[in-house]
Order: sequence, then structure tokens, then C-alpha cells
Amino acid sequence: MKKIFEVLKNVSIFDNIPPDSLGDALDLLKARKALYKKGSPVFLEGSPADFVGLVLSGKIHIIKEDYYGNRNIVAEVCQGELFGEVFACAGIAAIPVSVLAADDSEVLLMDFKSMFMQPADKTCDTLLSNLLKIVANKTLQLNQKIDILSKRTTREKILAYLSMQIKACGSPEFIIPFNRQELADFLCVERSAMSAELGRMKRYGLIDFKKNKFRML
Amino acid sequence: MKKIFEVLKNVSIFDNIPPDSLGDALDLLKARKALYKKGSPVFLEGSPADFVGLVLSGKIHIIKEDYYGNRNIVAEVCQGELFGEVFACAGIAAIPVSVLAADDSEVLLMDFKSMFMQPADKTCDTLLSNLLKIVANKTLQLNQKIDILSKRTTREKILAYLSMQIKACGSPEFIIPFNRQELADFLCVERSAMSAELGRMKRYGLIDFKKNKFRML
DNA sequence: TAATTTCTGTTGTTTTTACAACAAAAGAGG
DNA sequence: CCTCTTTTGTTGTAAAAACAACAGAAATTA
Repeated sequence: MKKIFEVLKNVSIFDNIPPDSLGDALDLLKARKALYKKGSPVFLEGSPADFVGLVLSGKIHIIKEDYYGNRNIVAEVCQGELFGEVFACAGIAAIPVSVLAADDSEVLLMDFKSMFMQPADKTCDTLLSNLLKIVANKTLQLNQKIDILSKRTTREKILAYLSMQIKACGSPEFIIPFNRQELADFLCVERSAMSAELGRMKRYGLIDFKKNKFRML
Repeated sequence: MKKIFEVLKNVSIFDNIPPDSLGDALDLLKARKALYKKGSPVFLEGSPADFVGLVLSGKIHIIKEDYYGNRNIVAEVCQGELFGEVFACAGIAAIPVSVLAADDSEVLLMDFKSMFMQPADKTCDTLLSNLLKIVANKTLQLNQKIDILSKRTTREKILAYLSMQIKACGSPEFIIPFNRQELADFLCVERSAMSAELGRMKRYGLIDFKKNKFRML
């Protein structure tokens, strides 16, 4: 349990909650730990939207599949990050995505319904306002993804994604968290076409890359 | 002022705020009314993200332009709907989109910063939790847009959009709120190509339409 | 109502992508 | 080290989209 607290200290939903109130907050949220093997489902599309997950270790992918089976990685959730909170907060019945463990992962499951039923409670108040900030930021992330997807050509999508990465890590050289297939899924383009386009961009002197290490020129 | 209250009654950010507290809430938010002519800017990209708008009448478009000038209508905001709240709640400095009046519009401008500085206030509490639900739902909307944009072909994008409309209005026959150019911008495809595709889909018996009235077959 | 402007549909050409099939490279396990 | 598997890059072909240019329809205004 001590290890959990170590992770929670750095999780923004618990910002401004004093360490000695953390246990209360977890009780309030009926928190419990669960383990998932790489590739196994955390939630399947259609599950009730009551529960929210916090990644204690490992990596979680939020996946949407269309009727042709094109996978779309909506988001990658890493240690200390939340998932499912949007569905819980929006008050919908079933989640419209699947959640899979991308690595062996430990997840803290929490019940958010309880949070909305305790007005004027200080801890609840803080959780609520932290949550608002988190959800708002997630919305901005989705906006970024829309920025990428609204580009017409594969090259523009790649450039939009890479520019985004540069901004995020502050350097023109960086390591992307996807392999080629995952990147293609994220950008919603064909892997082989993307690979070809990456090759052209390298020859053309726009970018350089080796495996997952990219550099803008 | 009475007319404003009439609109606010049905606005979900003021849900569960008793009518006699509404004035207090508006004071708290430093609300003031502003008028915008069709086509004129409400906020330009780069403006500070302190203010939030509520459409009292008319119609507002949230616009993002890429460096080639392809317009992308991120959202259409109608009477009784909020805009800019995500940027204010996320705590960023400048807004990354432009906001234009799509019609002559009345807007209620509010300062959200004040809301985060009044903990344990009942009205604030309610506003906060309403806001959370709103932002979460907006996130879901963006997810829907991503669902559309992640489709590879124009036809699939059109079908995804139309299916979405059917779900939203509960009938296979409906009127879309865009003209052809706006729809193309929303779907991030070429207008003429989309028009051609619509024609093919009609001839093929997939859909029927006349002007803005569509019907799925 | 006529003139003008805006919107929509059509068509041909060029560019880009999807698709498929395969080759090369990199990794994993024995 | 070799074999097997996975990942990545390459190429040719067919399909789709972007683009451009224009014609007809609809809406607006004088």
C-alpha cells in the first residue's frame, strides 16, 4: 500500500490533498488495486461507465475499432495517468471504447459516483476541481489529435505529429512511443504508405530517423 | 436583463442553482453582455484564456486554420451553449483557436478565474460540478469527431457523420446544420470531391438528400 | 424582374493513398 | 549460430482524393 501512495503523490487528481487525507480520499472513491497481463482487457466496449482507472505501473491503450477492424489508438495511458474519468463524469451508461493493457499493468480502480454525492466536503471539492482541470486538458489533447487528423495527406499528418512531439519534449530530436504499425494506427493511415512517405521525407531532407528516434531538420 | 435569465434557466452550467441565486452567480462570474456581427471575431487565436462565452442568441463557430489556410470548423456553438470553458479550465495562457460569430450574435462573457478562488461556496460548488459534466461531454463530442476523421475515405466519413446525426436526432431523416462547404470543412475533405461522392451515394441508393435535408436508406 | 452573387454539382487531370505481395532487417529463443 | 518471428521498407497497381475549371441552380439585391 505504501508503494501506491508513492505513485499517488505525483498524480494530479490528488493535488492539494494533504497526505493524511489521502486515505480518506481513497476510501471515499472505494479504491482497489487490480492486475492486468499485457494484451488483456481492462474494460470492453459497452461496460458500465462507473469506474475510473489510474495506472500504477505499466501502460494502457484506449482503443477504438471501426466496423472494418481498423484499430485506432485513441490514447496511451502511462503510469500516474487516469483513464475512463470522462465517461464517468459525463454520466453516460456504457463506455464507447475498449481499454487494453499494452504492458503488464497495475491499475487502481475507483468509483466516481460516490464523489458527486458529497457536496460541501473539502476533499471532494478538491478532487472535483482537480478533475475539471484534468478533463479540460484531455480535451485539449483530443483537439491536438483532431489537428493531426484534419490534415489531408500522410506527409502533413506525420509533420503535424512530429511538430507536436517537438513542442511536447522541447527538442528537435526525440523518441516516439510507437512502432510503425502503432504510429500508422494513431495517424489513421496505411502503414506501408506511411513507411514509404517517411522514406521520401528522409531522402528529401525533411527529417531523419532511425527506428523510433526522430529528428526534424 | 430579464431575457438573459430566460436563456440561463435552460443552460446546464446553471443547473441546480436556485433562481434567486442566479444573480449572485453572475456577479461571481463578472458576467457582461456583448454583441457580435456575423463574421466578426469573438476571440482571435492567441487571446488570453480567461474568458468564457455563453451564446444568448445567434451562432458561433470555433475555427482552426492550418498553415495552408484549410479552415476546420471544430465546433458550432448555438444558443444556450458555452465556448472557451475548456481553455479556461485547463489553465493555459492563450487560446489555440479562433472564435467567430457565424450569425449576428449576443454573447454573455464570464470570467472563470474567480470561480476557482471560492472553495466551500455552495454556488461555486454547483457551478464546478456542472462544468465538469459539460467538459466531459464536450470531450465525448471530440471523440465522435475523431471517429469521423479516422475513417479513410470520404464516403466512410460521410456515413459516419450521417449515422451520428441519426443517433442524435432519433430519426433517419434530418436536416444538417451545414452547407456543403461547411460540411466539407467539418469532415476535412474537398468540397467538390464530397459533392461527387454524395452524388454517387445517392445514385447507388445509400442515401437521399435535397439541400440540407438528408435521409438514410 | 433582372442582375449579381453565392452555392452546388460535374468532369477531366494529377497526385496521393490503399492494397497486396514480397524482401530485408531486427529480435527472440533454442 | 541458426531458425523462426516480428518489424520495417519497397514496389507496382488499382482506387480514391485533391485540384481546377466550369456550368447550372438558388438566393440576394437592386
